[in-house]
Amino acid sequence: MAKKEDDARTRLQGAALELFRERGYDRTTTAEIAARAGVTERTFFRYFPDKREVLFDGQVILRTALTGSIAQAPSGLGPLDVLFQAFRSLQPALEANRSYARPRQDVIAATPALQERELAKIAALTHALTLALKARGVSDLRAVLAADVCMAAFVWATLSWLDDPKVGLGDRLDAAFRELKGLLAENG
Amino acid sequence: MAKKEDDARTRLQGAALELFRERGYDRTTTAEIAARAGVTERTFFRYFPDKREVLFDGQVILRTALTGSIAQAPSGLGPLDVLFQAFRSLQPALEANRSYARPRQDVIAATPALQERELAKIAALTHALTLALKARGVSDLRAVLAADVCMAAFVWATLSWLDDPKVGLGDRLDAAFRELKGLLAENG
DNA sequence: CCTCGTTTGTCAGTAACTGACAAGTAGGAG
DNA sequence: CTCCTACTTGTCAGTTACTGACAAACGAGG
Repeated sequence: MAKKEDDARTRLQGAALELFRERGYDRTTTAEIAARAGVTERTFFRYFPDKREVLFDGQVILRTALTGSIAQAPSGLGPLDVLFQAFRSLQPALEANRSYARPRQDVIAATPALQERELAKIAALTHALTLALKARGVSDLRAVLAADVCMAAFVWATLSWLDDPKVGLGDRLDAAFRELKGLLAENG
Repeated sequence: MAKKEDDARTRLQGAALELFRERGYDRTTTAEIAARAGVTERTFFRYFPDKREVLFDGQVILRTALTGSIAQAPSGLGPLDVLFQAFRSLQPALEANRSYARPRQDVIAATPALQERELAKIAALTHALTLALKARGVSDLRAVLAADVCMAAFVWATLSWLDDPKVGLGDRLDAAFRELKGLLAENG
């Protein structure tokens, strides 16, 4: 059983987000997070390798979902469309997660150290996409460029949707990928 | 006069790169860097806000060069071509800098903490490119996508050229941007 | 009840980073 | 040459992120 473990981990994440929202990331110590979660500072570092990591946990799920989608995509599709479809398949999960993702993103936006970590996570995800494309026979350079630009479109869509949900996430994704193809087409 | 200042700063950068190559980033303390540069640890932190930053200094020069190029580009050009031209104008400076950039890149590649910082610097540069494009009347979304994909092409070209200079930087840049434009053609 | 594996607490230590203040050092005004 | 000023550096004390080692609690199973 990993019952207690999951409890403590979840409590730590909740306590961290609360405190970061109340006092800001820099004015919150790991000891305070641990105290609010009812454990000691040492236990915090047993669950998370560093203070930043407490806000970055869903990346593994995202990665497996995306790479799975890519592997299963019909073989006739070009890399851009493969990735677009993979990102669209995330839509329901993201929408269900919005109430957590929104305040979390506010904290990240206010904290350079967390922005750095987020960029690293995005880069790791992009790298996984690149590998998944190469496994489909896409050339190295092309895989890199396709993964990078699609990730940029996805990030833009997600952030603008978190900022203002009046336009749905699906529409944002469509708009971003339409713009992407327009960019490459008109520029010749 | 900022004579002593520049001396100390330069010495610190040199000492840091040396030590990182000898022992690795993690096994090098800021006190050791300072000692090799002939100053105290406190002085290190007067010149650099944190330990990582000692390896990231040329970003301002890069940014001004790129944004300047973009602002001066002929108005008929599309965003991709504007950025391509801007990056090509960096070629001589980059080639002159290779003997420093090469070992530096090795250290970064071996150190996750430095990779994070580099991603943050690249993201900041990309943001500056986005603003420069918007100043030319490019729409927000299109500017974001164009800046991001061109930066990806540039980074790919630079890294692969640092890794193996048998193919020149100019050729790498050409190849990356050619591939970029080919992305859509086959992708439908 | 005992035992074993897992989780947690305790403690001591390292290293990044900061603020406050003192000391040196160069350059210009008199 | 001397004093004054501005800038750079050293010193010191302190906070906080993070780690290793060891002991204690605690729940499951024999």
